[in-house]
Amino acid sequence: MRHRNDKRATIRDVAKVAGVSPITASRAMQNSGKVRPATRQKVVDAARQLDYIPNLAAGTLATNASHLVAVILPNMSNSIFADTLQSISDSLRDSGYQLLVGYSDNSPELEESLVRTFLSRRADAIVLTGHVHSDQTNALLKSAAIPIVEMWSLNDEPLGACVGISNFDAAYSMTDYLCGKGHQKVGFIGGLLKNNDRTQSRLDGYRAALKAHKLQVDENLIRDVPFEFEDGARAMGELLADNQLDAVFAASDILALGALLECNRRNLRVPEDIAVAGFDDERLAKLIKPSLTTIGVPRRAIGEKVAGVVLAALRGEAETQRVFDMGFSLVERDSA
Amino acid sequence: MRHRNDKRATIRDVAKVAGVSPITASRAMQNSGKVRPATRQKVVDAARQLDYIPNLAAGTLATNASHLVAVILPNMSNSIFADTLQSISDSLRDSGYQLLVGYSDNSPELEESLVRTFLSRRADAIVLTGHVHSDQTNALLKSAAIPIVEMWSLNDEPLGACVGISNFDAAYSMTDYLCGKGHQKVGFIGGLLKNNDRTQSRLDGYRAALKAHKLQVDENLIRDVPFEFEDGARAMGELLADNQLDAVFAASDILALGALLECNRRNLRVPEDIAVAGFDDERLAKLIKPSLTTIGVPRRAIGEKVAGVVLAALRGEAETQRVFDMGFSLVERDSA
DNA sequence: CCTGAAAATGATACCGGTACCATTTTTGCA
DNA sequence: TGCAAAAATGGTACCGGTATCATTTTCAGG
Repeated sequence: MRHRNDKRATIRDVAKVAGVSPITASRAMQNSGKVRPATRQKVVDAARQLDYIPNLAAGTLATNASHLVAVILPNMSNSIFADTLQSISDSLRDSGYQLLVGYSDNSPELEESLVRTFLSRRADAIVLTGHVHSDQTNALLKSAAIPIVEMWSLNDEPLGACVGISNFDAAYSMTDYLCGKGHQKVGFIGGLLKNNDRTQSRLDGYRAALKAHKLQVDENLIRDVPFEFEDGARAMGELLADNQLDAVFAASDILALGALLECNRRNLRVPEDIAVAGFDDERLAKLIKPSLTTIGVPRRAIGEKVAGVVLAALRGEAETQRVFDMGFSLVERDSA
Repeated sequence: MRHRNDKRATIRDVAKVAGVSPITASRAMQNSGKVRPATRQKVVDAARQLDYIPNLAAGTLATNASHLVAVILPNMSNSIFADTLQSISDSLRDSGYQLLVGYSDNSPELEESLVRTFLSRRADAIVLTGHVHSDQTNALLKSAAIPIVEMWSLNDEPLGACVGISNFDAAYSMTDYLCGKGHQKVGFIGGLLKNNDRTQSRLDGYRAALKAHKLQVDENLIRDVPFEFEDGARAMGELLADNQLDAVFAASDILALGALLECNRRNLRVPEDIAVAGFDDERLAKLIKPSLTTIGVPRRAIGEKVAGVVLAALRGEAETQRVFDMGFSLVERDSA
């Protein structure tokens, strides 16, 4: 119907064709139930005939509601976050919300600039990963007067709500488990400790568990590397070269898989020569040989809960709870 | 400065504080160079003092430019797309564009609904994966009068521009390589053939190469499964159970890695007992043991080119070329 | 058939930016 | 120093929806 160089049809055009006022056309399009079915049909037909596409910028401006939920993740490559994101997205779609996703690359500055643009776009809610933010970011979020959810780590004083697991407890459990198996020299491979409260808490849990077992914390056994397979492999290589060790706990399966493959390459027997444990329960963890002992994290449940909290807040429901501990499980497999 | 329950400051508030007109304040904020530095400074100070956050919905409505580039990917979990997405994002950020990402889950219906919302949000350009779309989607895109880029596969008749590789040629090369090594019974594991032109072209390339080697195409050796490690492993298990075969070519490293791990689990020697080849050159491909022979795809280059094409089009530059073949490489490693 | 309340529809204005064009100020140069 | 051109600034209107409140229509019940 419309031709290439026509301007887009507006709600006024639709109204004219349908023979109603613009505001009635608007109500009909939103299916608000305030319009007689016959009228609605006329409007819908007119809209179809004109290839009408509503302009959400105008709608956002008028209603002060963008139907956008902004999500900030540390990176694109970790499939853990992808799963959570997917489940947030699935849970919000039916309510008419769309995700606006940004990646902070673990940089507080980048995170701040993302928050700024999300506020500019008038996101209806903002979901962040972790609770380490710049002061400016905290100030922006506090004055924003929209629902804020921090996910993946727990925090007694969240900006808004907070949905995650106790990274400390999980790491403590795993380290405790390794020590319980008789390992005395347990290494730790962490990812990007700076600005990453998840890894930081996991390291703390590791330290605490060693102490509980009256074992010395040897700083030489602790590695802080980027978050890729290669880095896990390299860190494992270094640990093996420089130290005698029984076991390694990696704060992410990506690193653990890299470490495991490095052991394979060196023909080390896992877990006989060295035990390897991970964190996240990535899909590959149970397929690799030997299968990887790791921490299972309810990543889809986290996403669903985040979406639930956001929706409740957007509906204006009074909050009953601000901190949601989604729990973890120790998944015992063959590698440790 | 601003208090919790105040309304957001608008450009008029800023203008008032700065002692200029709203339009001057607007120009100052955009740093358009049309404002005297002293004036600009007054406005910037006022904005800071008021915690001014521009409303991009209003800006979009006024200028008919959202500074959003929409990207549709098949799924969130394939890190290949994540790399391309990252490089599109990096390349566009400096020009002030933000990505709006959607996942079609290989469903043309979902893709269509994504396109609809993206048009509603007045995305300045739309990037899609592949060239199989619903008729409605094609019509929507054609009448949208914004730059459209299809990526990852090549297409003589793209909607707008198209940046990718020849999936047919790449699969042909790999199959040819396998046959050249003397393999006679080569299986194929593909992901979601329906609605996925990449996998479909790869299958075509595989068939053509077999024919060129005067080998029978055995439909029993062709598996169409979802795109996860587990599915690759299961498909490999089935192929091994039902057939005698020398080699397997998987249309994605995810599937190939699953297949390889299944071989490991069965203590089959790769490549002696069976050769395995993949497609994509995922990060794990060179770490796994044996390392995976695969097709290297310039995924970052694809993203950069996509961004370049989009930017050129948005700047109104005349197109010199519509189809960009970014090439591939056959990465020979240990598994085949 | 009439009446009053409820339902449906409409007129107007507004959301918060910026385009367009008019006006004022500054600047370069004779 | 004066003047034309360029630069800076401002007034008004508009982008395309919808909130608000007023008005008209519908409908149940007497």
